[in-house]
Amino acid sequence: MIKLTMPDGAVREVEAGISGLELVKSISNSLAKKVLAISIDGETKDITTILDKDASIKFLTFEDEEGRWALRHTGSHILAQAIKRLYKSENVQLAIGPAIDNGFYYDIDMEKRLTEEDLKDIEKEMNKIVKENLKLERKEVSRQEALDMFKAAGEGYKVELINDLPEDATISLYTQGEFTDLCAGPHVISTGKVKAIKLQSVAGAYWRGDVKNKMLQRVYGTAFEKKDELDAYLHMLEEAAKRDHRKLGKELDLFSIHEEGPGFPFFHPNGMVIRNELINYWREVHRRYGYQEIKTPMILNRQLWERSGHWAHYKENMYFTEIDGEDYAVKPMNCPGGMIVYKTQQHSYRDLPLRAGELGLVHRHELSGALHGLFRVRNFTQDDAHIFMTPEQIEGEIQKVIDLFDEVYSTFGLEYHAELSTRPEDSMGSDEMWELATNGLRNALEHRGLEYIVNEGDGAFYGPKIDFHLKDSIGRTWQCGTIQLDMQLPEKFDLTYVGEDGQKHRPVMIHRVVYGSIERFIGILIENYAGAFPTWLAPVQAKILPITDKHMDYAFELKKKMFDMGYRVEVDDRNEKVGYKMRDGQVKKIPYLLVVGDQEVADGTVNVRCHGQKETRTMKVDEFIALLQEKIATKSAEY
RNA sequence: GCUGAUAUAGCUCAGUCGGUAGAGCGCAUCCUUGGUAAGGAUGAGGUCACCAGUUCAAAUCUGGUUAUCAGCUCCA
Repeated sequence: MIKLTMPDGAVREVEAGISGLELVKSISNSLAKKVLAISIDGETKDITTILDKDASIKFLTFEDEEGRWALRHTGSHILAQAIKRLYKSENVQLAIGPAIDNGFYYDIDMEKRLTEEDLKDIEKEMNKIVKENLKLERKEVSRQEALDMFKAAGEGYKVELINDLPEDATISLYTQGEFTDLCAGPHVISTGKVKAIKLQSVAGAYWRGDVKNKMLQRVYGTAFEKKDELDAYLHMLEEAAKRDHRKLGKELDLFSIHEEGPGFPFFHPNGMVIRNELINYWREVHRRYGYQEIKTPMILNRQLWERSGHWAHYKENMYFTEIDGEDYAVKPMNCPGGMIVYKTQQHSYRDLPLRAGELGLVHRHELSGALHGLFRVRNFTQDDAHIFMTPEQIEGEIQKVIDLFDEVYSTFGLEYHAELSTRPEDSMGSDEMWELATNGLRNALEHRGLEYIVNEGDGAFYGPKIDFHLKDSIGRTWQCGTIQLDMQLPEKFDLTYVGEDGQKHRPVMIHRVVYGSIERFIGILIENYAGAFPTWLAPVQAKILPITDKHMDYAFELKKKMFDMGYRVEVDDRNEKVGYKMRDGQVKKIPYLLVVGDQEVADGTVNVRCHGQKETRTMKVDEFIALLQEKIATKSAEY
């Protein structure tokens, strides 16, 4: 007999050798139907796994992330099987086919180029395979057996995968009907479980993510247990697409990007309002946190970039020009300029930490295929700052920076996650320096109890970094804030401060940005608010809708009063009915629409309708102004 | 940069078999003065992304270029 501990703490004694499936059936038939996989001592396994020792177990259904992954992983095998069936003569070779967040993909190498049309055929075949309700059988084999089998089948990628598995790895195969794949699992019990499938797109993907390798065809899809769950998910995606900042940016007339300058966004008056409010807020916060502000030039000469290391490590991304026969570069980063400012004075330890902020417009040559609305552009304004300090101040200073980030992100109601990136291949400096700097960042994160993931080798060439990622409307994450510890530049530029001992010492430096890029941050905000900005950011805060010409004078008088007080207010004086103006105001997502007619003129009031709400309220003009003032002052997300 | 797709009026899109372009919204003018999501009429607007080629004839077919979209790579 073995003891199995359930998630609620209950212990069941059962015969050793029972399978997970038998166990769940003995507990509840209805649960047995829902279970997709089983967690044994925290490891996700097939539900058919034999239980032969004491363990804590949990049955995983579609509600559980691991359950969903098992189902979708089986989905990817069904995809591969369908392609094998349909395109026998196309030399199909399979690469990898994992489950991912919200779906799965399979990378395939074949002669035929798949089109959107083909996806429909593949989907049909997949649905057939689901109907066939094929059992997935797991089999463990020796390395040699696996190699022989996939070599015979002409599956070169699988052979490569097997060869790269560690010595002691268990090699397992999953077979469903005529199709067998190399796979660690786990999978659901049969193809019949994968009831609702949708193939979404085909795209290229390099084998093993390396540009030097062959580009394979990647088919993306998703799978659900039930058709209505799939439909709900697809509907959610459609809704999310409506929040796309590129679409809203056009509709709300915030910005535009043109063929004349790919990746170089144009900001329109409405977009500039948001931008300027963000900058005002930024200055206010940074003043409180003890920052000064500087501005350094956009173009600086070659010697500077050679000294900073950019010439050697960042040239690919830089733009160049020539002035009076000398090489110059357009700045891709603000730091070297900051170094020069630091060196204009002698510094005492009493000055440290010295926090110098800069809203610097940087230019970077990004690959054409990487450009994406405001999220990835070729010129952007970094809300940069360089903090110079003593080594002892590192940790405390990083804490302060994280506090600042937290304050800023919560002002916008944004959720973020942190990533720690370590030393990349192409980098400067000694191992010891990297070790020290990386530990400094790690300690600050841990001390603060911030959850983070580690990206090995993803740091900047001059130092490790903590990145703060924010989500867009469809869940893709974008790096916004970053804190980078730099022990290189102070060395390269021979920065010093005079210590208590009267001797010269080398300061340590942090580069950090909160918004990251103002452009990207605006994109995130557009999607976060679905274009309906809080009053303090809204390009037009209130619009007055006179009912007829008779009310025009009152409307303009009111507008002048509010305009003079600094509010962004407009009058819709078009010859249209209120219903029309109301609709227009709602579509443009203006926080407050003020209807004025005979009643309001007589009483000195406005009839207020807030964005997205049906009810209206009549209030005295001053009362409304007070409301507006309050919402702006508190940066309220509500109207 | 790579793989695939796309590019028609300010916006969103239609355009069959190759025969010199159409709708709705928006805009302008006029009528209408109307109380909370679209009142009516009239009108202006396009070198069909760009450059070649095939053809009697190209928005339509072919090639190239540019940009955009999805993803890979890269990154704030």
